[in-house]
Amino acid sequence: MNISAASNAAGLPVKTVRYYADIGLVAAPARSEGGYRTYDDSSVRKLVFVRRAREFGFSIEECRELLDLYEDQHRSSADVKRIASKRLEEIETKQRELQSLHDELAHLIDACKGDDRPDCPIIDGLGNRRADARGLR
Amino acid sequence: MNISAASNAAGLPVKTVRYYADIGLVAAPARSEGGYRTYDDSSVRKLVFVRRAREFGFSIEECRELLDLYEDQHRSSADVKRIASKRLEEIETKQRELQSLHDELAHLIDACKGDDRPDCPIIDGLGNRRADARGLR
DNA sequence: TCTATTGTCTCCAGTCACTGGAGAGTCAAG
DNA sequence: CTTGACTCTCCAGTGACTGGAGACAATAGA
Repeated sequence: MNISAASNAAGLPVKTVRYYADIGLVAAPARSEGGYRTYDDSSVRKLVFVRRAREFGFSIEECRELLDLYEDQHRSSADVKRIASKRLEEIETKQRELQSLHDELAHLIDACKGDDRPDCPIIDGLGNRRADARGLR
Repeated sequence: MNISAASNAAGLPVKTVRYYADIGLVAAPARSEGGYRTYDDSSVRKLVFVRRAREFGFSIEECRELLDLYEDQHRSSADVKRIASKRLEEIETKQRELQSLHDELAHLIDACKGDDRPDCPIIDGLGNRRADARGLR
């Protein structure tokens, strides 16, 4: 399987597959005579695994860790659960942040007439609040 | 006001304030004899405005646009509302994505015993799904 | 007045996870 | 034999900072 076939099967851009090989996340198992990367089903499964994990927001380093566990026949599910639970907490934090942003912005938009006059509650609302809504990045 | 005072007042790191000056987003209105950036209340208000807008997820370029409107006495609130509404839609999309991630991951974690055995529904769940949950980045 | 500390300056490099593009080589079809 | 699609490597750029080096400025205490 050449790289574009693997890329198709995994649902990832060719560039990304090559990148994952470069950083040693999912290596191509072999090269053809002409120097083309050659993939097999097992490496495609790993690519799919990484794609899914990335979609869940796991970082490349976390993917590496999960991939080790994925390949380790003697892994304990506790290790995986620990990583996944941490990620779930991050998701929940992000959800709360997003909710308060949503509410506040929706409120400002709602208060804005959207006409041609210079008076604008959104601008005022962005400029005037106190500086305690931190810890967002 | 030196840069650290402005940084404090605005709730932004010094490095970031300097960065915003470098990219011409919020310039320091003057320099002292010794070459120190000197800020006044008006520029601090702009820094606060940018911090708030960034917290809402507006990009630097959007901040630039909003800041122009913020400074423009003849702006129409329609312009601002357009930008803000676009951003609100993005937030809502992100919320929906996050919700489905949350549900799916929570489901996997729930199904995982978290013991010392190698059987793990999270690993299986990450590896096995179809490739149609795209468009997340 | 000297010194030590703290603040600030510029400039360069690194982060993360890719993405785009140049220029060259490989492969299969017609 | 040529064309076009595919692939290779390498380099640079993205966004929004962040960290650090080395040098200069300002201030407080002895």
